[in-house]
Amino acid sequence: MYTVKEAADKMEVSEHTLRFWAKSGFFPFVKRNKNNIRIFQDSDLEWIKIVKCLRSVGIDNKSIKKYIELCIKGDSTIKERYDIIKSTREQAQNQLKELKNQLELLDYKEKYYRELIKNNAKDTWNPINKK
Amino acid sequence: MYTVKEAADKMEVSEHTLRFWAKSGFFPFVKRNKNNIRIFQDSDLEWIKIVKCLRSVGIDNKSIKKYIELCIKGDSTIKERYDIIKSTREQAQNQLKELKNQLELLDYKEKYYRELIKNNAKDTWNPINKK
DNA sequence: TCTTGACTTAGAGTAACTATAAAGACTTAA
DNA sequence: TTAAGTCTTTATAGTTACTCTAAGTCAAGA
Repeated sequence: MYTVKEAADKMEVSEHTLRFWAKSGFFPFVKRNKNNIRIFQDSDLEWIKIVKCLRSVGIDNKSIKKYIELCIKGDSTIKERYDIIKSTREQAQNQLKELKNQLELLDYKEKYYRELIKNNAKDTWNPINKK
Repeated sequence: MYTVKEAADKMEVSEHTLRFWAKSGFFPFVKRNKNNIRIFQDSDLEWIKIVKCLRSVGIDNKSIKKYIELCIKGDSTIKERYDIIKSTREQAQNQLKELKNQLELLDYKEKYYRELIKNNAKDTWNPINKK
């Protein structure tokens, strides 16, 4: 049983973001107490985890909303949900590949700068110096 | 020698984004011809590559601008640039780790749905069904 | 010459936060 | 018991980084 703030802390999202997600209709199953306060349960935290996951791989909020609506609709939508997760997973794998490429470039640049410093050399790589 | 459109196509960013970046001061070294048309050279494409890289690991535009200004300032800023690249690289490594975690969750969910479909079973994982 | 098409800029629109502000309920110290 | 403080709520404004639209310039082809 967690308030928005507690759930936000536990799941490592900002309170603002969690409220924003709530307003966006991502947690229609979260109950409120007599004072209108949202009370997240452990099973709700699992759902926050999924939303975090989908957002982190670039799924937009409209699509996340759609996915949660499929969940609510029940077991008849399992195939459709499977397809969404499958393509999301493929998308995430591409991102992983891309991120590895970018990391290589950063590795290269870091080594390059380190050598420059070590040898007290000029930066011939700088586009400014190329002219 | 490329126009904005050609450079955008070659570097796989949108023309809009490239113009936006140009307006943001990311390419102060790009020359224009007599008709005021931006002409990117091969060395400029390298720079687009760096900007793409920094953006893709979440560096904000203000910081990218700052980095490019350090480049323009010349060799006296090499140490500072090294520090930026180093911390960016560390940041990217954390993202890689995080992305791998998220990919695991997606793997798990995909398998879960696949089993559900195979066995024609009920979705007990769905937060809706948990109540 | 006319018009087509690629370029330019300014500025509006959008997504997803992110921050602020105002209102209401509970807690506790004076 | 009342005032202060802390929590929550909502609505709404602001921010970032695009993304798109519109209006203008200019050179080359029909």
